[in-house]
Amino acid sequence: MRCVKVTLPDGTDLELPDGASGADAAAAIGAGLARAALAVRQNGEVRDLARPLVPGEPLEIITPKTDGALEIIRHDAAHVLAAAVMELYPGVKISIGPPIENGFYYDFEFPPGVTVSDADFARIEQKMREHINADERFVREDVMVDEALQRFRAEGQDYKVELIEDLVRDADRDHPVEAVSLYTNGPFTDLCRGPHAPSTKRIKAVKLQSVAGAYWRGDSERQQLTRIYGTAFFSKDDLAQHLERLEQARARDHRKLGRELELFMFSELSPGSPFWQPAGMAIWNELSKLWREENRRRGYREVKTPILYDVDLFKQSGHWDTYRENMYFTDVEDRPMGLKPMNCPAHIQLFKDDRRSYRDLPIRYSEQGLVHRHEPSGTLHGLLRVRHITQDDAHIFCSEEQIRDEVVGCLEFGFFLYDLFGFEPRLELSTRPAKRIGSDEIWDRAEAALRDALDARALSYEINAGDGAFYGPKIDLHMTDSIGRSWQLGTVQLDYSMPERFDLHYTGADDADHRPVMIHRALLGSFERFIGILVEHYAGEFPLWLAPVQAIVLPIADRHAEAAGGVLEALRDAGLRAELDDRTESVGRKIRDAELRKVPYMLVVGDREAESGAVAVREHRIGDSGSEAASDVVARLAEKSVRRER
RNA sequence: GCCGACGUAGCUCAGCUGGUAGAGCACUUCACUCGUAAUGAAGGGGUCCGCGGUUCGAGUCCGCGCGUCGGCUCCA
Repeated sequence: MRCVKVTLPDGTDLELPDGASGADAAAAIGAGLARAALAVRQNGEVRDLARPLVPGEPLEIITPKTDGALEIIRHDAAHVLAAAVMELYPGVKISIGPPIENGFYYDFEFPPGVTVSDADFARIEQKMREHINADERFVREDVMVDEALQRFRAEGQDYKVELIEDLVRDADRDHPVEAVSLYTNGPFTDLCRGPHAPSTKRIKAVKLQSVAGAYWRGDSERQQLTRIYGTAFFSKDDLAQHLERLEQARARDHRKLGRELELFMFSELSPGSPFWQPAGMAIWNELSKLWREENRRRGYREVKTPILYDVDLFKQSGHWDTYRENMYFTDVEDRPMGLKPMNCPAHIQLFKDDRRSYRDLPIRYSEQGLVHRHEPSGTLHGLLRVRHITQDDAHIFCSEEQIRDEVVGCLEFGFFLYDLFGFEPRLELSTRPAKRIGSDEIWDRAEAALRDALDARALSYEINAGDGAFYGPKIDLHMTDSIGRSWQLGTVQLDYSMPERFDLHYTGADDADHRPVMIHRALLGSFERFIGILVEHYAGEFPLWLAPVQAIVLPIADRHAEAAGGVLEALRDAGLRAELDDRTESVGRKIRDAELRKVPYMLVVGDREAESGAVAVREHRIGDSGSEAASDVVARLAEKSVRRER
C-alpha cells in the first residue's frame, strides 16, 4: 500500500495510508490531540483537518493552544453570524466576513428599511448559539467558477458574484482561476478560501460588539454596508478576560483622564478645538520647553508666522486646488482670506525675504505653528484628531546634496524625543499618492532620498504606497493609543514641488541660481495629539517633570499652616509646580484626593515636622517614606525635575 | 461626510408602558483640628442638547439640526 510521510515538529516522521487527512494524522498521534485538533499547518499554509495531507511536508496540528488558532474560530464565528443573520433577516445580502485582530466582522446589506442596532444583538447571538450548539460541520466543496456564479446569482447574492468575477479577472495569467471553494455550515454556504475548524462547536464563547457602516470594497463612492463586529474565544473565561482588558484600556483613555485630571475640555461651541486648563497647559509648557531647547541645540531657529492669509497664497501653494474643502475661509473687507492649514507657505515667505547663498544652507526654521483643518465631523477624536492643530513644525531649506544628512538628523532628533518618553514608534515610508503635484522624475528622486536615509541608519520600516503628501513622499512615526488604534505623530516630508511653485532659489558657489529642496518635519506631530498619546501612555501618572502639580503640601491641622506655607514657597522658589491643601479636612482625605489627582509627591507637615523644618514624604503609588529636611527634599525634587528623569 | 447608538445637576448615572425630575461624588455653610486613600450635619444647584410637531399634558413619542461615542471613508 502506498503511504504519505510527514514530519512532525519534534522531528519524528509519521507514516499514514495514502490520502490520509489531517484528522487521521491527529488521531494517529493520540485521541486527545484528535479531539483538540482544529486544522493543520503544512508549509506555512493552514488547511482544514478534513483535507488530504501534502506528502513530504512538515506537519503541525493546530489546537486551541497554537498561535493563530483563535483566528480560525473567529472566522468560523463570522460564518455562524452570517448564517444567523440570513435566517433572521430574509433578503439580506452578504459580502465578506474575515477574522481581525481581536475578533471578526461580517458586512451585510440589509433590505431597504431594515436597520440593525446593538439592541438586536441578543437575538442574533441567541440564533448563533443555536448553530454552535448544533455542532454543525464546516463542509468544503470546490466548484467550477460558472457553477458558483450561477448559484450566487440565483440567490441574488450580488456581492459574491462580484467577488468571484474579480477573482477570475485579477488572476495571474499563468494560473487562471477555474474553481472556487465554498464552505457550508448548517443552512449557510459562503464563498470562502478557508480554512475552518471541523465544526461550529469549537467556538466556546462568542459576543457581538458593535455595528458600524462600512463601504463596500472600502470605497466611499460605493454602497455602504452594515458591519457587525464580534469576538470569539475558546472559553468563557478568555472572553471575560478580554472584556476586562478592554475595560481597563478605557480607564486610560485620554478623554476620560483629561476631564478627571482637568487637563483640557471640549465645547460644542468649537468642535475639535481643545480648551487647555491650567493642568494641561503645564504639560504643554514643559513639552514646549523641551522642544525649544532641543531645536536650538540642533541648529533650528524659531519663528512665528500669521495664521490668516490672502487666498492667493494658497492658490500658489496648491492648497486651493487640493485642499480647499478642508480649509476655513472668510472675507476681510471684501478680500478673500483663509486660515493656513500648513505652515510651509509661511516659512517660504521668510526664506524669500532675502537673497540666499549656498553658504546659508541649510536654513532651519522651527515654529509651534497653529494651523486649522476642517476635519470631517465623523473623524474628530479627543486630542488625537482635532481641527485646531499646533504642529511642532520645522522647514529645512537645503541643497539636494544635504538631503540625506538632514533627513537622518530629523529622524535622530525624533528618536531622541521618543526615547525620553519610552515610546517605540513604528516607521512608515509613504510614497506618491494619486492626487499629487510634481513630475515622476522628481518623485523618483525624492522617494529614493528618503529610502537612503532610512537605510543609512538601518532602520526597519513599512512602505505605505500611495500615502504620501501631495507635494512629496514622507517618513512617518506612528504610535498606538490605549485601545490599539494607530496614530501618526512625527513626519519627515521631502518636497521638491513647493520650491518650484514659489520659485525659490539660492546662489551657488558657481554664482548661478539653484533650486533648494524643502524638508517639512514635525516630530511630536502636534502638541495636541502628542499630549493625548502621552496621557494614555502614562495613564495620567506623569513623571515628575511633566506632572501638572509636582508636589502638594499637606498640613495636618490649622496650626501647621505657617510651616506648610514655608515649604510651598521653597518649592515654588525652586521652580516646582506646587500646591498647598489647607482645607480643614483630615490628612487621610487630603492624601486620598492627592493620590486621585496622581500628584507625584505629597509632603505632610505636622507637629514633628513643623518643629524641625522637615516634611514627611509620600510618593504617589509608593507611599510614606518618612521625614526629611524640607530643604533637602526641595533640592532633590528640583534636580530630578530638571533632569527629566523618567 | 457616511452607518448605528447616545445627549438628564460640575462629574458618573437612575427615571417602567407620556402625568411638570432623583442618587452618589463635587460645591456652599456650620461643627470637628485630625499622622498617610473618604469626619459629620445642613443647604444650594437642572432651558432634561436646540428647534419644530403629535397630545389635555412630552425628559419620555415623531421630524429636523447640533454635539458626542463606535466604526467606515478621509487625514496635505
